Parts: sequence; C-alpha cells; structure tokens
Amino acid sequence: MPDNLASKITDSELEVMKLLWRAKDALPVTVIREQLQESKGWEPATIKTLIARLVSKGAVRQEKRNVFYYSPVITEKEYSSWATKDLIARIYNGKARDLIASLVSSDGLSQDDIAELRDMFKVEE
Amino acid sequence: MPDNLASKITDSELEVMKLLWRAKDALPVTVIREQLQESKGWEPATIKTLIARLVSKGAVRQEKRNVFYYSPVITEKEYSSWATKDLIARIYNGKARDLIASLVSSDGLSQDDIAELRDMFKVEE
DNA sequence: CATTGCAGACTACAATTGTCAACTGAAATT
DNA sequence: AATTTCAGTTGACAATTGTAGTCTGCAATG
Repeated sequence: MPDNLASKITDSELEVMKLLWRAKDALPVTVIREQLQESKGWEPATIKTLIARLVSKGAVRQEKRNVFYYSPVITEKEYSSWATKDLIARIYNGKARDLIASLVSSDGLSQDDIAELRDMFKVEE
Repeated sequence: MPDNLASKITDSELEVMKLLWRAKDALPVTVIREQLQESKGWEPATIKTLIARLVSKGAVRQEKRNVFYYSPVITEKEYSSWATKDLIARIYNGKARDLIASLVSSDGLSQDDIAELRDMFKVEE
C-alpha cells in the first residue's frame, strides 16, 4: 500500500474513498451517508464504520468544524498507481509490459483503446 | 473471479497456484510441500490447508494415483487476465486505457518497456 | 427551553484469510 | 510384521472484512 497507509484499503472502504475523491472539499458524514445509502444501500452504521476505519488507517483525515469533515489523505492517483504496481508485482512478476501484453491478447482493449494507445506511444519520447 | 471459481484466490493460495502453473505435470503434495517450505517457510500443515482450499474452490483438480496429484484448473493466463480486468473495473472505472495512462505517468514503465510497447502497438492491427 | 435527530464511539458477529496442530490410515522402511 | 512417515482430513485461532446495532451528547428546531 502507499506507505502512508497502515494497511490496505478494502473494497467497501474504497467506495467511500471514491466518493471523497470526487468531492472538491472535505465532506461531513451527512453527505457521505446520503450518497452511499442511495448508491450502495448501506445502513448509516455501516458507513460510519467504514469512515472510522479509513481514519484509523490513515487514509482519511478528519477536520473538526461543528461536526467532523472528512477528506482523503492519499490521492486517487497515488492509490491507483500503487494498486497497479501491486498487481504487477503479484501477478506479472514485476513486469509491467506483461500486464499490457495480457490486456492486448485477452481482448481487454477495444479498438478505440488501441488506437489511443498507439497515439500515446507515438508521441511519448 | 473467473466464473469457474467459487471464490477468489487469496494471496497465500496464489503462491501455490504459481508453483502449479510452473510445473509441467500434476504434482503430489510432497513436491509442493518441499518447494513452499523452502521458498516461503511455511509449515506442512499450512501448505496442506492451502491446497485443500484451492481444491474446494475449484481452482485445483486432484487426480488419484497412489497419492493425490494436483494440477491447476484455471490457467495462469485466465487468472491474470481476470485479475487485470477486475482491477480495471474496480479502480479505473472500467477503462483499460486509464490503467495504461496511469502506468505511463507514474513511471511504472521503464524506457525499455515503452520502447517495446511502441513496437507492440506499431505492429498491432 | 424541551425535544428530536444524528454524529461519533463502542460493540457485535459471521465469513474469510493466514497459520498451524492433531489425528488417522496407508505406504514405505527396517 | 513392527515401526515410521506422511498425505489427507478436521479442527483451531487470531486478524481482517462486510455489515450493522446501541448509546451518548450536542445542535438544530419547534
């Protein structure tokens, strides 16, 4: 995990992180609750547990106002880049190109994707 | 998970799978045990548990000879391709190209990788 | 100001995961 | 044939994860 993290962000917790990443500013539980109750059908208690766990593992910071406001400590980029490298280490023996080869050969990429990637690598120095 | 799987292969179990994937033929516990005891420092009991769990979740098949011989049901390619798509779904909103963009922009690729990928996409129809 | 609603803290509980020990019966060894 | 060695099975136990209930005190609202 990103080394600022005590331990891994779990799947459920990740849903909370996604919401916080999308938000421009820190959010109070009220807002987080509303959205996740709606989108995930979770009970308020569940949502509060997830937030508390994220705070305790250092992925989310709380800021005292009238009520706590929560915001991500690690960025989405940091996390996704870590998760990707972790996958590469665990499954592709550390070889990033093997990951991409796998995508290409297992039709994980659309024609559009491939076109775009061709461009990407053309420009790339 | 690959839909032939009852549930996800865990990290420890994956070590067993890797060994089985590397092997040409089915292996008896003796051989699996020797290697993992060596490479992972696991107790025989641990290794036997992992094998049993893999069998019960359908990732490994056992073949009765004098003693059981074990071989993978899902291939390494199937698994890694599934794991990759799963990552893309969970973290990159289903967009494979975002994964690759993340790799490129977070220096997850060496110059060599990039060169090779440029070739890959040049040839690619 | 009394009432209500909910944030925050604590507790709970089943399922999964990482590790491993004990037992049992068959195969190998003496 | 008696002994030893494991494979295979079952059980175990702590930590993590998914999901949620309860309680307490403050803040908004009538």
